[in-house]
Amino acid sequence: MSTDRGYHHGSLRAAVIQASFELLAESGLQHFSVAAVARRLKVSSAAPYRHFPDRAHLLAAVSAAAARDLRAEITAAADAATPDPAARLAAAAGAYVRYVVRTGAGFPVIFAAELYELADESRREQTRALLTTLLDLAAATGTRTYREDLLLVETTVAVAHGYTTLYVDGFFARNSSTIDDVAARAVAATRTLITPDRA
Amino acid sequence: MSTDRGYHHGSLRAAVIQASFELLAESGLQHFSVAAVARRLKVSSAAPYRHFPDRAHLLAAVSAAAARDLRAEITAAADAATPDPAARLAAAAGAYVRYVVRTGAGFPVIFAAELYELADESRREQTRALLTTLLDLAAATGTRTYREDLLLVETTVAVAHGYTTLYVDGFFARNSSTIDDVAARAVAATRTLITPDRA
DNA sequence: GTCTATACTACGATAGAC
DNA sequence: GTCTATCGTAGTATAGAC
Repeated sequence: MSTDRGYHHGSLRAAVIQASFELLAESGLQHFSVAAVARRLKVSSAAPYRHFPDRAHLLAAVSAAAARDLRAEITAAADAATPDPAARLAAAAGAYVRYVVRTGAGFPVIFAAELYELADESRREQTRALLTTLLDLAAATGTRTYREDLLLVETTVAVAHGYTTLYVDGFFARNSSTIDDVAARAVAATRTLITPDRA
Repeated sequence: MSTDRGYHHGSLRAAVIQASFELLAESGLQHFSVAAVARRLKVSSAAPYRHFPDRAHLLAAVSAAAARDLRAEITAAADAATPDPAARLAAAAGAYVRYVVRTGAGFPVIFAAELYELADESRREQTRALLTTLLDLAAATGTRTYREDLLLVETTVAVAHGYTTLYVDGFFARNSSTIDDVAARAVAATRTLITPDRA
């Protein structure tokens, strides 16, 4: 029965996406709901439906934004690393851990199976660009075929996402592991996997 | 309005746990519900509450069973591997992938944060035994401290769970990757991470 | 030990007022 | 562009009959 409604300053659409990220970071995709987003913004539960036809389209917009932002952070991390291609790909793993722990929007959100049939063009572009960036980083390490690139990307993402999941689920809680610790371990593991002899 | 009820042959309790595993394997923890379990068993939605006081206690029982079974499969896989300690730990990663893809009951279910406050003694025993088994496998590879054991276990689980998640979420779908392919890649990656120079 | 029936809560989504 | 109000559905859990 809170009476402080009246949220109509311009773009509710952007605010809805922002609030969706916050809820994902706090409670994960499992507890995400359009109603909770509306509550957080102190608008009615009907308001978001003016900007997104349904829940799936909202999540598709979140997916597109997450793919764009994650790609930007991966690129920045790679560029901040040494010119060594293996270090650049490993830096991407670290960026993944940091981004997903912070936002809750990892591959399970970005590539959620329920979004496959949606034909959202913006999302399609952003996810494609994200994968291309990762494949390029992998290819630079000296792989010879597209299949090798793909396997290396999958390994990198598996390690990064595995560490992220363990951290988010509290498996690291008893140790005083910070996000930076976990990210560093993901980077080190990825680095070892790319060129084992130079670990 | 299905009328073929009348499920009272002995242990509904065991059947509820079994059906819970099936639902987890099919739809994950996100879509798990006591009501769906009851529907699957063709009993009323109230029936499971005769055996479990609430949803959390049911999930705790599932967690305990999963920890027990996963530990058994990890032990079997390690014993089937070569005597080399690194190969034994790597085999555990493969067993994790296979078990969790098949049952849907991985670390996020076994160590779900919502079960922490429950004080289920059986679950406590089984999860502890599972961790002990993993730590023993890690210690046998030549680590020197408990902290090193722990870090190695975390790396192993991170890799195994990362591959599992990508597989379950359909990220490997376009390639014709079977469960055995994915498990083999998790084993290889873990093997590399334990002793990089012998990859 | 399982049933029917029900109370309560929450979510997705829509209709129509302003 | 947001509101109030509402419908339909589904889930958790309980009460009381059998």
